[in-house]
Amino acid sequence: MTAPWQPTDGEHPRPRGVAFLLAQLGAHATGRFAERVGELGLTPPDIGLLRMIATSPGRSQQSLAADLGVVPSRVVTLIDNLDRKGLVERRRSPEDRRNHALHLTPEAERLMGEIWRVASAHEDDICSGLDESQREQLATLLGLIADRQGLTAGVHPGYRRPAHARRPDTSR
Amino acid sequence: MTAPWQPTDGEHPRPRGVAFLLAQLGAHATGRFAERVGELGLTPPDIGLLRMIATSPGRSQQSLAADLGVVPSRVVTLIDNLDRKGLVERRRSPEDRRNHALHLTPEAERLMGEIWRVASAHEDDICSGLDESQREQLATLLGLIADRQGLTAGVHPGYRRPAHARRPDTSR
DNA sequence: TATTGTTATACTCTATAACTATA
DNA sequence: TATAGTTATAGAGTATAACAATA
Repeated sequence: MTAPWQPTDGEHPRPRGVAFLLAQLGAHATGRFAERVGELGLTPPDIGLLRMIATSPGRSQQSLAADLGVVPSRVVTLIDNLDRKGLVERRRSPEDRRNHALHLTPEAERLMGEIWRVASAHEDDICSGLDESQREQLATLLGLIADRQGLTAGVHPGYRRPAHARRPDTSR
Repeated sequence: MTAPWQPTDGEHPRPRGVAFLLAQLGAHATGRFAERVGELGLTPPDIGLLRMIATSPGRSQQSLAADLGVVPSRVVTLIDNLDRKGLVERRRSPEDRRNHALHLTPEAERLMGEIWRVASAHEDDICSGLDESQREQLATLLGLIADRQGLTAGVHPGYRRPAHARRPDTSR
């Protein structure tokens, strides 16, 4: 009972192509990662922020917002969470007292080790069906696509407006 | 300035591994797809529902909810949208008048052709950096992971509770 | 009493806009 | 007047729970 628009469903037990598999696996990987870091009391966005601050301490919230492609007010919320948990400190910069220089607390520095362990376990879990050479092949192919699609290394588009946020025009 | 928890950032311009690339590309692919089908007045969830109904017409809302791993009340909303657009019909089943047998309207049948075209273009776009053999390789590798991770063919986990919906315990 | 679908409600995520302090 | 950050507010997406009709 193959509908005309369907690409010979019978021949392919898993009908959809690379794009669908990427979407499916991406959501799966994100969800599993969220579960794992959830045990540390963190969310995936938290991790990204911590990493960015660790990489260049003293950054302003505006600069984070710009790099992530989100609105500054969102960074306020995100940093508030980390601040409340005692993981990041907002230090008023003496030169320009308008902006907040962001720094990790000692506890956060310690946490980064945990996070790295969790991320490693996650990577191994996701790749568990593949041998070493397949793993490299895959990383290469994915890297090619990421470059071609113009994705910034290390910036998860999940920070930006999510997929179906914008309701399409209902007139059709 | 490589922090101790960082996997030699300098050596790898794109530091993260397969898991991160999957998450990143998955979100990207989903977003691009949403843009494309948005021009047809649809969202990615809509597409999935239409496909499931087209594949087995007469299904009940409960059965969809079960397959998608979502709560029945959500299917109500989703089907409401499609109903309002004149794409799906709820027919009271004569045997058990409690459930709604779902069917595509003729207009929806026609739309499926459009959708198929859009999905094809999307697939080509996502794979545009790869040659035919790389494309096959990639599909195979992704399929291996999907199987290993126990993902149901054709069911996007995005239907379920999204990544950071559940705020982790704030005590830590 | 159990099941299908629905409505009412609440919570989270996120953006927009108005506002404060500083420059 | 312009900029960094904040607060107030609103909208979309989704779950939970109470409810109606049917079995």
